[in-house]
Amino acid sequence: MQYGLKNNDRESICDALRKDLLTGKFAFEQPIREQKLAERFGTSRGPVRDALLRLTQEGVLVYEPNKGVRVSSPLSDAERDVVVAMRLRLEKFCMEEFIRDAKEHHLIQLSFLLERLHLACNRASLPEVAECDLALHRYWVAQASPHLESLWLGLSLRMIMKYSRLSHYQEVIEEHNRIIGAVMERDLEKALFYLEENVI
Amino acid sequence: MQYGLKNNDRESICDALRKDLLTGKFAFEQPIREQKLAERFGTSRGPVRDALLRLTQEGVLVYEPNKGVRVSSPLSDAERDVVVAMRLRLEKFCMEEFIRDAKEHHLIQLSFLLERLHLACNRASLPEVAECDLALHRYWVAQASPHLESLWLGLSLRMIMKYSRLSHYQEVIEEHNRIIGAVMERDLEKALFYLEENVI
DNA sequence: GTACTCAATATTGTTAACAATCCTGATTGA
DNA sequence: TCAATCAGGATTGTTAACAATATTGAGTAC
Repeated sequence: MQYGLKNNDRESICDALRKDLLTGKFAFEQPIREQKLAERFGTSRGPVRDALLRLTQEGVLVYEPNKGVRVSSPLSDAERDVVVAMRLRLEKFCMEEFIRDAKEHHLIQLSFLLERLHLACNRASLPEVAECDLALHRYWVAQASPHLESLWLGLSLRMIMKYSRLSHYQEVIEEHNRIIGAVMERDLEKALFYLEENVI
Repeated sequence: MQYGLKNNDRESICDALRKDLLTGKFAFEQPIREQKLAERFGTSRGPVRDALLRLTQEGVLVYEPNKGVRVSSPLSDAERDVVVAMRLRLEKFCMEEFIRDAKEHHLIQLSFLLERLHLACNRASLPEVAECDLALHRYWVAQASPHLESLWLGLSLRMIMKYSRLSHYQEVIEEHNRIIGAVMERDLEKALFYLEENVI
């Protein structure tokens, strides 16, 4: 993940940094230096700046003119409650669309993503679990409404950075089994119920 | 607004473009060329790229690798409903915090912003009304929670781009008079009620 | 006429050098 | 001692040139 980027570096850098931030590789409030990252990724500062700007807009970094970016401070409990409610509102809408319109190959893709989550949980690898969890939810959001996908991403990142229930791997697996099970049966009511249980 | 940018061009460019997009100066799906904007603002493509990247993350532009950005298509009615609900959830929370913690000078600033909205409405200038309307709402959001401000901005832009009730200037004035009036009396319940009436 | 090729052009992606700004720590004067 | 000043180094902001990719349109074979 460190070298060999050719074109569109900013995308890869952005993804790599997002993963680092999600898994707590940087401290809150820690300033991020462009030059260091450029060296780490073997590019110039340009693509790094692009990635940082994007993560700023996603809310995990804070930008101050002429001073660069730093890791944003955690949300207060009240702020987090608001973000959770918003994410739930968004994801319920997408779930509804998804269940209505999903074709066979979408469901297959879903079970593939669920399988990946299982593997990550069995390996007890927090970064992987976080990534697979997000990828799963992201799938039905992206399918239902590309418009709302980036909005969803910002909400989810902020939620997870605040604190994470993801270390209870067995629960994670069961909750998602139930959600996907309901989706497979196209049982909207059940799916929404289990979703609400999961997004907290 | 065209020339004379010195440092931190990207901020100014971003603001100018956002205003243009808000007031419908570009068609939906229209591709945006970096070079043209660079010439218009008298800078190089660097800061322009920064601004475009940011507006992409805010949701008003869509990016495709190696193809640049274009104006995003309008939300569906259902998507808009979701966005409205999310914005309302966010803004109600901020209003609550604001009314609880606002000092005298915050209230003064608020009446100043309201005054500006009045003037814009009297001049019947849609771009100005849109800007003043957003600035007013943004003020209590930013005061209550800097964390949520950029999230709020994305939601609001998408809402307004879909369609706008702002052309009924008399209503706009009255709705905001009622909201600010309630805030001045620190009557939370009334403020939330009028807010709900306004954010639709 | 249609589909394919390929060169010419337009556009985006990256880089390294330079400019502007901020930060730090030594110096100075009271 | 303490505050103010100011060089210098560190860091971000901007630029113009170059590289990679996408698009266009003329030419060609069938």
